[in-house]
Amino acid sequence: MSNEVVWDRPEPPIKPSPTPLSRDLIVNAAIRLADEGGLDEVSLRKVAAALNAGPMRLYGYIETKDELLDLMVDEVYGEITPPPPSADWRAGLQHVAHGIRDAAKRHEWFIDLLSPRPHQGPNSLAHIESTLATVRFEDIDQVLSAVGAVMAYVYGAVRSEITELRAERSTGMTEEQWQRASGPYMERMLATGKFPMLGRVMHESSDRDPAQVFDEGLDYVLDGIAARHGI
Amino acid sequence: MSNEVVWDRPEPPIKPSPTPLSRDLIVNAAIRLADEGGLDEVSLRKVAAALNAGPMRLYGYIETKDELLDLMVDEVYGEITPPPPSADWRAGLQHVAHGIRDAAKRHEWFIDLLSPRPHQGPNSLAHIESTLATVRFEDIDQVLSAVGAVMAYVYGAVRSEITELRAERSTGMTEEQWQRASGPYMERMLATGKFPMLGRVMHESSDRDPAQVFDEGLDYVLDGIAARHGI
DNA sequence: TCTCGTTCCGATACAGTGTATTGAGCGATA
DNA sequence: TATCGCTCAATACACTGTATCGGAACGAGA
Repeated sequence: MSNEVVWDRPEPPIKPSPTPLSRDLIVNAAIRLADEGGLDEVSLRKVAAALNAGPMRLYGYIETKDELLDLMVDEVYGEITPPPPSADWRAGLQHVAHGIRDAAKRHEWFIDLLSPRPHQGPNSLAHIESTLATVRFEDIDQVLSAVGAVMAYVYGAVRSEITELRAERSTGMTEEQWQRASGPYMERMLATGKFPMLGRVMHESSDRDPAQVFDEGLDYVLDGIAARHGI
Repeated sequence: MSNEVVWDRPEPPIKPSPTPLSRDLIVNAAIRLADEGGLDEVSLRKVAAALNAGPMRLYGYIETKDELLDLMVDEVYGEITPPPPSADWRAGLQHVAHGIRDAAKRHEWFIDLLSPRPHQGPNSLAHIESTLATVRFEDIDQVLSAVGAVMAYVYGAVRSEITELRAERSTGMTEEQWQRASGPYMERMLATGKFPMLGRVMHESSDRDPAQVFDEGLDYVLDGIAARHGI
């Protein structure tokens, strides 16, 4: 009888389910890791492990880690809905601004990746296109100038919001906590009397809704644009 | 004779001139490295090597690498001259904006380090203080709002300027070069006809002086502030 | 059915990073 | 002179991105 069971036959290497991979799977895995644990959690080894694959496997779909980061950015741009064609330039730019801010809140790492290189992915280009298209000034230079200024403000504002949010989270949580953590140092600084305005800000200013602050700053920019280029 | 020359005495480990170190020396060395070769060139090993020291030596003066980066940022803030007390709020904020832009041009890595954490070093605090002090609105919330918006714009604008500058440098140099490098891809994209506005921008827009563009955007913001808070 | 060629996957390797640990040397004090 | 304490550097560890390469898997041809 040749078909006897051989109990101690070495298991075939167990094929750990060689999941078929794809750029999208890789990018989404990376995004999930980044959402949960921050950008530090995105290493090729960890991304690969999340997909039951060895690190080198990724290089079949991706040239370099930077490319993966670019793809992540482009994916997020794809999540941002373009302004409706019916919107006038002001509403359109507000829509775009909120889209970016919301995306950055969903993916806190997003704003960190906007800096390095310009984004040339399809979604990024579509985003820029729709942003430009929502401003129907006749002079293209005016369009560029307006969009550029709004985008600059948005990036900066989102950046500072995320930074503040991280600082809060890292020192514990509430204002109370912060007072206790980095408080002593600041108290000493303020006590020197060399920073009266900072003192006023910390004691007298009302802490307002961040969304409102964001919109107020955005209104400054939009008002300025409207004033310069007749309505 | 006991004081004979012993030729083959093993050299004392040569004490490679154990230069006395200091935070300032370390920070300045790091800044020089970053200025020359970018932030990647700032590793504890390389900074230490630049000072004829072993890597671990630095930990006598610095708690962690992040602290070194914070110190670098604060040092650059120290280079920025505060606005003269005589300046009105508009001139004052313009002064600050230009100060940051100029510093970021001198130290291209500066803008990359502004994001991570809030800056609490003495120079950073002094910078914020003088910025706030130049805006003499009666309502502290209005001061905060105005300064916040201007700073957001400045950060965003500088960021995009630096990014663009790096892109140019990495692909070779001129518009010509760029056309040849990343051009084919863009050409294909534009040829799809899905990005008419991008096409117009690339072909019709006049490339203006970056400084002028920066100031124009800044004027938008300042105009908007002036309009909302009576002049 | 057996062998060959190709194609893909993963193990291994390398140079680099930040930092913890450890030990050696030296100057000051008892 | 003996010992303590401090300073500095060597070593080590875990981790990164990526090049190289051996071997397994698989389809084609004999």
